[in-house]
Amino acid sequence: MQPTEFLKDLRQRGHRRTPQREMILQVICECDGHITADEIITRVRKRYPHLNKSAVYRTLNLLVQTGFVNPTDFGSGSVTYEIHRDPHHHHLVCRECGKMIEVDAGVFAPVERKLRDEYAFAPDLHHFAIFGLCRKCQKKG
Amino acid sequence: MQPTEFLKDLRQRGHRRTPQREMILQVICECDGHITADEIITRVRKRYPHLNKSAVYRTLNLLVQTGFVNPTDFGSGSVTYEIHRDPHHHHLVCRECGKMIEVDAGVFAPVERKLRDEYAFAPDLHHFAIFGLCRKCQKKG
DNA sequence: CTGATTGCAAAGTCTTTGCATAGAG
DNA sequence: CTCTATGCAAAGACTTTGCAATCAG
Repeated sequence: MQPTEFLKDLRQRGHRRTPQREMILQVICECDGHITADEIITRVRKRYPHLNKSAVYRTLNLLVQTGFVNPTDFGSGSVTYEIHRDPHHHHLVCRECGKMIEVDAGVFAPVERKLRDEYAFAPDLHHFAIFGLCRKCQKKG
Repeated sequence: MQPTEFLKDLRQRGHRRTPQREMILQVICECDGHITADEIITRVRKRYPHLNKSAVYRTLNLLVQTGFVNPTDFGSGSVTYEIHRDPHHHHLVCRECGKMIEVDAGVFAPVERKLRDEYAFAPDLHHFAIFGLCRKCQKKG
């Protein structure tokens, strides 16, 4: 999905199309992965230097609320955001080298079933990170 | 495991036994679950009013490094801590009412296997939270 | 026009740090 | 006596908020 489409969708929900939102969406789409609020500001400012951080945070909150974007807290101090994608996927984060591996949500299907059946709990399948050691760092240690 | 034992262990590793550490450990042990730095300060101060927050953060970092305590980031803004327990367990957090349900780590055994086999990734089995909707809030919605 | 959105600066929250002092061993 | 740990205050990182000005529709 392209920035333009998101903007159209937003418009239909009663939100306005502003250059700031346009730029922010573009950067999030382009980065094709996780990006922090700070990184968004930096990148947008290369083309549009007057962007204010409040606008970024407010836009991000809007995008999360409308479900266009998923927040993930990797525990690094700042939340990362990414375009909401289907099928869902999760992330393996190496606690040594920081490497990130993407995992298909299918891996969690058995867990999901079990949580639903045994705990009557409907898990959210987005923003999900698992820490551990990647192959290389396991060998090193 | 009791506070006294932790303190003994710490001592053996070259750390000193101070009243602050004693109180902090006691509160963490007593609360029998998750507790934030702030909550620890509040509770300790009821008996020991002069406790400083730096001491709390420093002690928590020490306890995490030595493996006595596990940190969990539920994304609420502040990290929670709990005594390291075996067998490991995880948490289901209801995004509506905040209810927390404890889940045996066994639920994740299939996932763990898969991550190891297919991704050569050794996941950490502690500090792990899954957001979603609990039974009640599912019915409400 | 009118109200949503922005920019700015200030405040808020959680956590860390520098440095002198206290206190455990 | 020595060196770790504390207290305090200040700074740091990230995010939110109040308010007047701006701009989309």
